[in-house]
Amino acid sequence: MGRGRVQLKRIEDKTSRQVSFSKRRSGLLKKANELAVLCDAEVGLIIFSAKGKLYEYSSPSSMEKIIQRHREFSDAERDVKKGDLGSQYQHHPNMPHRQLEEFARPESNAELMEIAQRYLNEANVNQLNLSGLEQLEKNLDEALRQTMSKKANLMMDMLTKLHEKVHL
Amino acid sequence: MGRGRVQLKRIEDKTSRQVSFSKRRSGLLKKANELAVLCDAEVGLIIFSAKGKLYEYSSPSSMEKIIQRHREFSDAERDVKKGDLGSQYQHHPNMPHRQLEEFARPESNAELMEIAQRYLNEANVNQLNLSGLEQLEKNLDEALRQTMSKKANLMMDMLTKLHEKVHL
DNA sequence: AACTATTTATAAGA
DNA sequence: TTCTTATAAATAGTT
Repeated sequence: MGRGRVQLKRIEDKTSRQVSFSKRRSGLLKKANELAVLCDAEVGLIIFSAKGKLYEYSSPSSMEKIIQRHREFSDAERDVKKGDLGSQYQHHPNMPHRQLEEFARPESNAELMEIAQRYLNEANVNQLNLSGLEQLEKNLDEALRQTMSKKANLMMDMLTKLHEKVHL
Repeated sequence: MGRGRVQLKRIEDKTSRQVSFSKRRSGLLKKANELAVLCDAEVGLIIFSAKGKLYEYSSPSSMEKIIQRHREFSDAERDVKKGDLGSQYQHHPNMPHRQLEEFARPESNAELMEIAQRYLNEANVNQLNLSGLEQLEKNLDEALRQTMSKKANLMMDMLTKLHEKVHL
């Protein structure tokens, strides 16, 4: 949306980054409001700038309520261990896989995908070769298939339960 | 951003409203991610559809941490009116900001996929809900598309170089 | 902070 | 619903 395409990686130039932050922040806040109003959704948006300034939007029900509702919703997924993930991921070029297992786990798929995203970004920078990309593609494809299959199973379970309920 | 101007009020037609919700939701999530990555910001976005389904995005530091950080702000400024676009508060000076750089990078896609695999395994154990799986599926799909696109670009480059070589 | 060339998002339509 | 297309909106680079 501008004069050049934008790579999904941190903008290196400090001034550009700040200007972009300001523009995109207001765009995001505006769109959060539009989604809430137009589509009758409950939306909470929290933004901290790199310098630690807070910007936020929340639909009329208030941020407190949205956070509360979010907490209730994710209780089921909450039992994955929390912790200081960041500092535990000390990496070493030749770290064997076995060692990796001992480290903290991503607590959400958002976090997982953040890692995947970062890897892809680096693939650009590091001139990843063709066979590396092909392996990545294969792995992602398999992960995708497994996810879809799990989703199908889960939906089937839900359907079964619903059916039982209806035919009590 | 479409064929007609849009009034900032609830879309009355149910079908249009749902379609709009779906499109705008994914647009908003995408832009939240872009803001976080491009501008090195910490972003948390929570969306509840009118039907109560949860969608969320959070930058790598995790939703929990963002909410907690937000709470620290609200505690200090409890009586500032919430909910208006663009409202901003000054950050407390001694609150450190977690830099993206603190998160280590997986060195190879094999390691990345091990993490993904572990996440999928845990999804079984922890009864990940449907929308979580759907989010994961979508994310993997996008990562896959990007990978395939990068591969295509790379192959094209190789072809070009080969062609130049042959026609020296 | 304004401007504008472009890209991106998306409302309608198929 | 998914894909296409016309158009509105956002925004990157510029002044």
